[in-house]
Amino acid sequence: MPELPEVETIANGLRLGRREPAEAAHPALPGLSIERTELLWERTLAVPGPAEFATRLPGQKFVSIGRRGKFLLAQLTQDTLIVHLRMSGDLLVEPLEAPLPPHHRLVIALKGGWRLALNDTRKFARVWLVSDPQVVLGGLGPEPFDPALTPAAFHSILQRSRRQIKPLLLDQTVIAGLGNIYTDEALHLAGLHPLLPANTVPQEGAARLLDAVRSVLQAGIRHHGASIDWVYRGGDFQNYFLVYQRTGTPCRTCGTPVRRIVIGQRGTHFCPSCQPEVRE
DNA sequence: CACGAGACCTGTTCGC
DNA sequence: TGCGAACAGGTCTCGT
Repeated sequence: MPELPEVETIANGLRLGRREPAEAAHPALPGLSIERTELLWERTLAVPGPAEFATRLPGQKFVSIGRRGKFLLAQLTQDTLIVHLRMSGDLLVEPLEAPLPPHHRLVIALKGGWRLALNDTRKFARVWLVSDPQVVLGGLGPEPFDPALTPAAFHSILQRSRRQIKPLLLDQTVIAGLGNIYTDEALHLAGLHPLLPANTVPQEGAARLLDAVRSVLQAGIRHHGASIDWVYRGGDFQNYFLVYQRTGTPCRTCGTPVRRIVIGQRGTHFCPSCQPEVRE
């Protein structure tokens, strides 16, 4: 489910709490302390082992909530709790005594009658409890909104690789936070074919692509992320997709039917006319 | 180094 | 109606 804008949306909800709708209202996480934990699917926990996890968390308090790439970071009094939601994960603050819905994988009971729950249908999500977040985040590429990521710097990243531009953008060590939706949308906005070798993208193409990446992510955040299929969380960016999952429907700029191909086992959507295979 | 396939998982939708 | 295949917002690992 979640790419950068969805993780950002979830992080904001945890950080600030929610007042409405009334049945889903919950307090902000910072300030709440942990009573105990219940691990319902062992593999959800990456590090440390279940026994240490269960003894190390109780007594710690949530201090702040952050995000790096697609990782959600919860700073605790002693440690950092890191969550990657992968394909179908979600984090929810719920009343402690509410019946457990299907697919809860980890439940953290909090003081004050609340619990933080990781719900994850496909069981791909992972959780780390570490004293040094760099152990988990160390390999990540730059944050897309980092001002140090200038058009020139981005162009030089592209110059260094002969890989196809789409798989390169999905590589979290190259740039952090992009997934399948926002990559297709950004390449479309920039007018670049997803199969172009990265090092053939000219300076101005790289500048357009960086702009496109940022504006697509901004739009996603503004719309509280995208909600597609049966996984619904309230965002509505799916209504503004230009190419993603619009195979066969007319391109909103030129009317040409949107095409779908497979690149690196990922469905890839683009407009053959706005995103020509060969550069002029 | 770069690429493709397979794993990890469950659930929905599509095609015959 | 039924049933298998394809597909889904991600990433790791292995073989070529």
